[in-house]
Amino acid sequence: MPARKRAKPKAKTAKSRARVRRPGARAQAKHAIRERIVKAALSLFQSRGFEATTTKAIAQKARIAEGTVFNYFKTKDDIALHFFEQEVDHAITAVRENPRLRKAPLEEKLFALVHAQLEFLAPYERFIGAALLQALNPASHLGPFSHRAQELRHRYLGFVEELIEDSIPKGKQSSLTFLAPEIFWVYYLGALLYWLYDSSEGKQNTLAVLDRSLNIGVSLLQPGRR
Amino acid sequence: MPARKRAKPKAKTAKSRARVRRPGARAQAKHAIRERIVKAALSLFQSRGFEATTTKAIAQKARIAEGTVFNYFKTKDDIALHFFEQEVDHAITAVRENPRLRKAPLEEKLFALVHAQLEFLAPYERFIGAALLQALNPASHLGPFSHRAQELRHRYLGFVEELIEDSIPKGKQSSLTFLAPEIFWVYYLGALLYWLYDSSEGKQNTLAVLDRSLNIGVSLLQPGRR
DNA sequence: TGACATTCGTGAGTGCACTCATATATTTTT
DNA sequence: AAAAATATATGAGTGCACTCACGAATGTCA
Repeated sequence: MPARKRAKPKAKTAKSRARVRRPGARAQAKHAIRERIVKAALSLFQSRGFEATTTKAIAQKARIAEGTVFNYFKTKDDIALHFFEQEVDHAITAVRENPRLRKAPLEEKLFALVHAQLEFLAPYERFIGAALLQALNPASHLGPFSHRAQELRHRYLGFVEELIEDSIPKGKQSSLTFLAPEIFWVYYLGALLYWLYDSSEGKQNTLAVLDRSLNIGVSLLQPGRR
Repeated sequence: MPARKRAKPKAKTAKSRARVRRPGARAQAKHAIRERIVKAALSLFQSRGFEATTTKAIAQKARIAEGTVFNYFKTKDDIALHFFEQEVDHAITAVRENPRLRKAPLEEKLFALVHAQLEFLAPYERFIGAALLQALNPASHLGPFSHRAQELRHRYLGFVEELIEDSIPKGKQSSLTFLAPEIFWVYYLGALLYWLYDSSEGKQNTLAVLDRSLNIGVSLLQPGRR
């Protein structure tokens, strides 16, 4: 097997700028570049869709070299995952900090959670379908981005568990309660699919189905009530 | 944009065999090649996993040119989808033709259905995770294989609906019944994930969870019973 | 049986995500 | 302030899934 040949990149300019000292420039530039990538990617994903957007195009739009993208995100999927992290964080915060929900019943909290998620994703609907399930799918232990995805999922499950424990006294839990967050994760993915395909005005159908199914689901967690 | 250049493939041999007449050879060869591809792919998927298997390797193992693979399957995913078609058909047939299930309650039929599916997939566990959710995901309207995937899903949903109608009298159905097959599809995907991660002896945990959750699910479809 | 039509198998070509050796910019040390 | 150490931007290179112009093998019709 022949040794790998790799041409040396040609020097930038004959006279590079005389040494410039800009203290703290590193951290600043890093942040700025990351933002440029995210912004460029988002805009392209929205206008062309996820698949049709090339990493080269993202780099061009962000005015950096193609390879630089991969210094900030391990894979193209990883860029998409970034939005879902924001999405989950946003929704968790929205539910936590809404005083009206403080004493609301569980199903209402869960409804608000999913609602906040869908609301956040609405502007990106165009590319969600293609990217999301791929990125969040717990079965892809392949691919280097999975660690972040697992972590995100874990954060989400933790929050759901918290909500359940707040609302249902230990004694009154059904034997299925320990599974509930996992089930809710799958449920959320299902809801997302439903939402993506929902062509009703303002996605009313999705909201209606969520409302009803959550009521039923929650009643399962409290065998006595009903 | 410059015109595309494409070298002409070199002639096979100077003297090709004098015209050979083998009637029906076409259809025969076609079938044989398809089988060779499927067999080669399956074997490689099992030993190396889905992602790590290249289409070139499949072609080599099947003793055909790389391009030929794509005369038979539109994409690499499409090859995987072939197994899931078999899987679904196998499971539906198994449930239909089992006389013991004829008069069994709905939850038992559904359990048998999922059980048959998981049993069929067991030998391929190694590569299921990577391929399945991608291939079956109803949101991938991208990609040319989606039509077949939709069809498969449709066949499956139709069968589930049939089972429900057999078991629950029209009058006694709950308002959720019409959604049940869709929900069951998502449920099945969830079960698959659970199964993939289930390290208990003989996947006992999965079977136990299936059993319990189906009982609960079915009771939801008949508001009176419980 | 020979001429024409049709159906594929073929493999170089293409575009893409992603890698990596190198150059250059910043920080740390002296 | 120069030198050494470190971080990171760069873009040609790589391997991969997938395409397509071509021609050989088969089918059809006289």
